[in-house]
Amino acid sequence: MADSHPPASAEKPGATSPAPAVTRAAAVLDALAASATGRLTLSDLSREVGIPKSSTSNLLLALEEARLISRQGGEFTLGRKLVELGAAYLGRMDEVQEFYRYCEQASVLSRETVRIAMLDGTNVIYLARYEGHPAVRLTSNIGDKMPVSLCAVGKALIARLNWHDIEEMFPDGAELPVLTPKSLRTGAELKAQLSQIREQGFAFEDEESTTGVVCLAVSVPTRGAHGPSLGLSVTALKATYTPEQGSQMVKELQELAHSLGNPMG
Amino acid sequence: MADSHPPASAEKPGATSPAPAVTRAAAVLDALAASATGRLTLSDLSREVGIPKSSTSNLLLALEEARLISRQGGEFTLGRKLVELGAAYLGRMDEVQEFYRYCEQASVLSRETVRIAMLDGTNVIYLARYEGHPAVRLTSNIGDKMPVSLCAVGKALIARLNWHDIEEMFPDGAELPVLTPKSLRTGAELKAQLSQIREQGFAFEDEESTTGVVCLAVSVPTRGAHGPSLGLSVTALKATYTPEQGSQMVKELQELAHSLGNPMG
DNA sequence: GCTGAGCGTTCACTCAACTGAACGCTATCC
DNA sequence: GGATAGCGTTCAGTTGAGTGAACGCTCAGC
Repeated sequence: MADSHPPASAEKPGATSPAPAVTRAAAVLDALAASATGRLTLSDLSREVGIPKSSTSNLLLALEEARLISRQGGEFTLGRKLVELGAAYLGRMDEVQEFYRYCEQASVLSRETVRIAMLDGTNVIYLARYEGHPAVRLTSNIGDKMPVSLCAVGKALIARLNWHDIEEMFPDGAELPVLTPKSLRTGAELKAQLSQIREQGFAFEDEESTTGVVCLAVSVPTRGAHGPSLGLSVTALKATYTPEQGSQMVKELQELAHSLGNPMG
Repeated sequence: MADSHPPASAEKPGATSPAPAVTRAAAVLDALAASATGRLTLSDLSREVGIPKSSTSNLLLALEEARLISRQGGEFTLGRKLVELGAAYLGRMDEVQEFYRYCEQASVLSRETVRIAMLDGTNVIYLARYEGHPAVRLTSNIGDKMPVSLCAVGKALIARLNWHDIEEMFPDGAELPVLTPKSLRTGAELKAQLSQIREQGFAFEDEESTTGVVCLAVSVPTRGAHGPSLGLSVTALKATYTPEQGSQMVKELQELAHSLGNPMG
């Protein structure tokens, strides 16, 4: 956990929510998701979220009734309803369906491993994966989170942000998480790549998350006002990767990104 | 809940929740998940869930702040936070990781499509899928729900319940959902299979959910006191399926189920 | 241009949800 | 064995969240 946030102070001190119980319930869910074991007692949660035990107890009863959490003995865990809701979110995204359809019929991408991801703070979350290339079996799964600095799609996504936000997220000296010897180490190294990514219109990852694997990624132009920032990536083995192949992949990724961003086109 | 559900009367009339705002917020999420388009306006939600617009507005503001929903113009959709929470729920289950590891190295299963699911009322929810057999591309995805009567894993899971609960869920005359000509039609038909499933230790599905496809499934012995009921299934094409292959698959499924149920073994 | 239906928002009143101190209970410790 | 610390639950007072009527707004229809 590189992020310095004090464990789970999910409640804004000054701001007052129009439905505090809901805000606090969400904080409880966050605390459970963030905890190491995924199991917390009432007292743990009360302490973590910063609300009285009696109130926490009421929240937990309501959350349990809604199956958003589950009680096992004296411990609470996230509830299975969350799987349903998360799946409903994914299943409903037109983008995901369009993504599959395009990959199936693309000339180069149809034989590769392609993923669609969204930006979430300093991480990306993988939403769906098309596997046209069964030989490459990757560890990442739907719903997985990955620091933006470690993957092409992350770099492609933050390259679209304004510099002020980027500076705030990644000060020059910021230490980045490392997975391979080629992983970027500092905020400065990361930012050095962004202007190039902006110019050429795609991001490249050279064994920065997995040795032997390279990635290409583009961002999807935001559709509508507040849609999530989506990105597309394709993964290839470095051993067989060629620049010619790469430029064709980028071309198809950009075509897909364009059609995702402009549903009418 | 033999739900002939009136759209989304998520609020119990008599019962009073210890934190109504949370219960109602959960009902809002359900309504969004259940809606056809996944996009509802404030008025839609107010009508659907049965609470005043002003209160709904407050709930939506709080939910939006927590990123559990997202507002796009005048319409609301489920929020990306749900993907994270759902993934946190899944990621925390040791079972899923162990499931993948085992499938990778199994002699028969490693070449098939294997899934792990959990019981949720009269449905099963698919938690993870291993695809060792890329030729068989199925429509079901992680998080999908399926009535228990229509799949092998559903039958395997309810076979473990006590008769009283089963009778309550599936009275003899109960009409079951139908997907193919071979789908089971009534509670009586379903229950007739259960004792056999208990005796032989696995469940079989013969084109009951998809024509041309057969499934084998076993249930995982419940680990600990209140863990969710997990089941495993393997899917095969009827055209190429042989009983010899089937018995080997069952053997491996049972082995996996046993190791999932007894983490020390 | 006028009307009406439907949308989301605002606001003062009121009832019920939140609080925190006290309780009973179960380990754990010396 | 008695004392302590920590757990979750209970309960009455009070504050703050929920209510619904009224508002301003947009869009369709005639």
